[in-house]
Amino acid sequence: MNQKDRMTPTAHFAEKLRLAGLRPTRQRVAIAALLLDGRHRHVTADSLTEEITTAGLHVSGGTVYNTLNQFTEAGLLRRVMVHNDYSLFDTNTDHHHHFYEAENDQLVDIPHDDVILAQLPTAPDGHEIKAVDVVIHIQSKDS
Amino acid sequence: MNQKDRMTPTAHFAEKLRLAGLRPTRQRVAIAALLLDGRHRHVTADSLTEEITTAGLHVSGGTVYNTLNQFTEAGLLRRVMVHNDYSLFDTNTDHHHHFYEAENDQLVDIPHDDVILAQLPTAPDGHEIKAVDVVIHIQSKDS
DNA sequence: TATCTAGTTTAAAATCATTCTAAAGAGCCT
DNA sequence: AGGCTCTTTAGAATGATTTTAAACTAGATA
Repeated sequence: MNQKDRMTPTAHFAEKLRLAGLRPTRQRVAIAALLLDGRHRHVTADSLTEEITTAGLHVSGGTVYNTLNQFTEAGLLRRVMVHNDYSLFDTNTDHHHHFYEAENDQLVDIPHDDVILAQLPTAPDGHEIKAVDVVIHIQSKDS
Repeated sequence: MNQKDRMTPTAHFAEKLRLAGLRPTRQRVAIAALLLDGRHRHVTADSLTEEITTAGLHVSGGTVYNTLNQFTEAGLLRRVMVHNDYSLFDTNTDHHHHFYEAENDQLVDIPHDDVILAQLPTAPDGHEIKAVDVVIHIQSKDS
């Protein structure tokens, strides 16, 4: 049984934040507890705020946005680009891609090995590849 | 020498719009002349407005947005998703992908055959694949 | 434990791309 | 030319996100 197993949930997430270079404030720990528990899902600033409220907590709008950005910057979340209406964040930071159905604004993960990119192009001179995002747009067959 | 070659530029773009199901208004023809002349580039509502002004014309802001959306809807342009700050449109509607350098908000086309996607996943039940977008995020090596 | 300071949070205002509105204008069919 | 519908227009409205300046707190230090 290692240290981590003995920690309270709060201490566990505080530690996770520290490791990511973020001071574990009450608000950040609360959000980490909601988003970084291993469940893979997609959230928006709005849906997260709802979750926070449901949990009986309160975090100001500005902080929700800041935290989402900081977590993303720290690699704890991943921003998914599918439209310009509002930002979407993925709690799964592993390398994987997405199906996106615009009709219902539905985003679905594609398992890592379901898309194989062969022969990636070389980045322009002086540059290196940081990430490869693949979004497969789908629509229901009868529309 | 076919009909198209005899047409005035205006008539040529008007025809193109009609074929796309869009009534060739003065504004739409002017924008088509700027965007649909075969040059491959990326524009924003803002940069397009600038071009229009430079050409000595005027089109209201709302119409610039409407036209960009209608052209995209009609398949004359393609919307590229790389960030949430503002919309980007590609005058190249052929199947191809992009390099994106966030640092300078720089978007660069990748030739069609430079990325090969093997073993595409099958779309979820009742759905079909409409488009596959690949964005390769890059950064300068010394940052 | 009291104190300090830089980093955070807050509510509210500000920003900014985009869309909407209602009225004026323009294709295009007859 | 007349008329009907689709467009354009300027300006207002929207809505997500960022900024502001003041109040607060984590964590280091004494």
